[in-house]
Amino acid sequence: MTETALPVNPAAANPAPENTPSEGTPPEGAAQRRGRPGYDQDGILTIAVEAFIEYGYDATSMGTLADRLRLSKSAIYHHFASKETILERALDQALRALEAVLDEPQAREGDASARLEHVLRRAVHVLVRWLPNVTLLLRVRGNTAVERDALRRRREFDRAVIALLEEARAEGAVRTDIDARVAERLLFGMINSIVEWYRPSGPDDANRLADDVITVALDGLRRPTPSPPR
Amino acid sequence: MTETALPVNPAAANPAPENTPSEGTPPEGAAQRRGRPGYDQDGILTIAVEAFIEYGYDATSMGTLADRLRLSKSAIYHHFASKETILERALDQALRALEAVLDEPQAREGDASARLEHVLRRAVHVLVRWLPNVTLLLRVRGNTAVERDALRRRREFDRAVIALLEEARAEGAVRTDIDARVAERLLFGMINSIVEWYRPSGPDDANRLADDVITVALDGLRRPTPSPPR
DNA sequence: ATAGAAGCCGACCGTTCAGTCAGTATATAG
DNA sequence: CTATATACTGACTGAACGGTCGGCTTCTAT
Repeated sequence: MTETALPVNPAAANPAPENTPSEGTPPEGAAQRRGRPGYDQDGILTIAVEAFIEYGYDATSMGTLADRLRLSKSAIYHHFASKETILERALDQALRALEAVLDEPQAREGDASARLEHVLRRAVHVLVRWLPNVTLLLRVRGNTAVERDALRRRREFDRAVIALLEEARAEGAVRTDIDARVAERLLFGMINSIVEWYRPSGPDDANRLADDVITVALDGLRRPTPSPPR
Repeated sequence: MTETALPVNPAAANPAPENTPSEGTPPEGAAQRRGRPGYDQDGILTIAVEAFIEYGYDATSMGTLADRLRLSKSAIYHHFASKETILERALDQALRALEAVLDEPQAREGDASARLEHVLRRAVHVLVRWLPNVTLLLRVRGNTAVERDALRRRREFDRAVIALLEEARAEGAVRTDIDARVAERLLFGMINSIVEWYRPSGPDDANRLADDVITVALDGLRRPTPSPPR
């Protein structure tokens, strides 16, 4: 709380922006709300996640967060029980979206190699759609129970991808001279790094990006040989 | 400083461990020191970096750091002017080692593709050798001047690799259907992810790891076609 | 008109934080 | 022994932290 927030115009401009329900959030909540207008949980969440990313979760005080929201510090506690609860919700959004990918029919039916490619491609899209939340997720270190639970869910996702890789390997679609666990780490090292640099500009950006990721992951950077591997 | 440190046996067991000078540190400093024995800067640094990684830099208080060192909090200030100075030194070690790779003769002479491969391979080795410091470097977000300077040096390193990629592309050794900057990000996304999971066990581990990284980066995960691309 | 619901504020509390300071302890060199 | 260099301690400070509390404001529904 460095500079006193202007007492005029509390929020009212940017609270609850979009809330586009497309990849994990329940689509409900369109009806007119009852009481005094202002932030709801999702509105707070969006801005909080941005702040957590910019300064880091620990380094973001509830005071500076309140400044960003143009609210008093105590008002935040009307919406969330604690700072950690905000983090919990933010991580859950990202994890739900990732976990949902594994439940999609194209991730459960067909050749393992096709399922693998689908999961990788959709993971890129989830990263782009939930960029701030996934960014936050990838920075969690496991110091609290909330963080440890998020790490656990991440590990389970990784395990599913490793299993997929091993299936694709048994199918003969994937090289066997690299350990599946190492391959998975390198794969998602590449994919997850997207949050560090990618900023969307066009509507087809994510598709192009996913194509590039799949290309490098499966065929590598080397110039294709005369007999095209694909 | 949660629990009072035992007044007995102050340090004396683990201060200044090894200090193996092989990849960036000047080899001097073997002679007997003068005054009261105990930690020197490097000894503090090693343990501090470990703590910063475990809890995160912001979440690591000077109190808990002192507990780890079996020292009083104020003793740390005998060696370092501030918490941020510790971070600065730790980041500098990592960056110096990385920057030194670009100055090696194999990174400056010969085909661009060979130079590129050399830089990638050596980058993996630097990551392994300076694992804690590089881990810390990759978590820096740029909130202070020290952090911003570290990010600047990282960007310069990335720029050099992008230039190398563009040279290799002009040579015809690297595919041209992916933007060089995107390719570099994905490459180092993969390489940098190593700090998240790799823990050394054998002496040849790093070589094997570097081989795997080069393989995936250049040839991809797909099973090699009958006409071997390599 | 009024009741209920939702959102918000300012003052405040106990704790923890990075950093300071004056003094003490233990080593080597002469 | 003395001088000097290095390492360390414990008590402390002001600021910032997450969180609480009682009361207030602004909306919809009836």
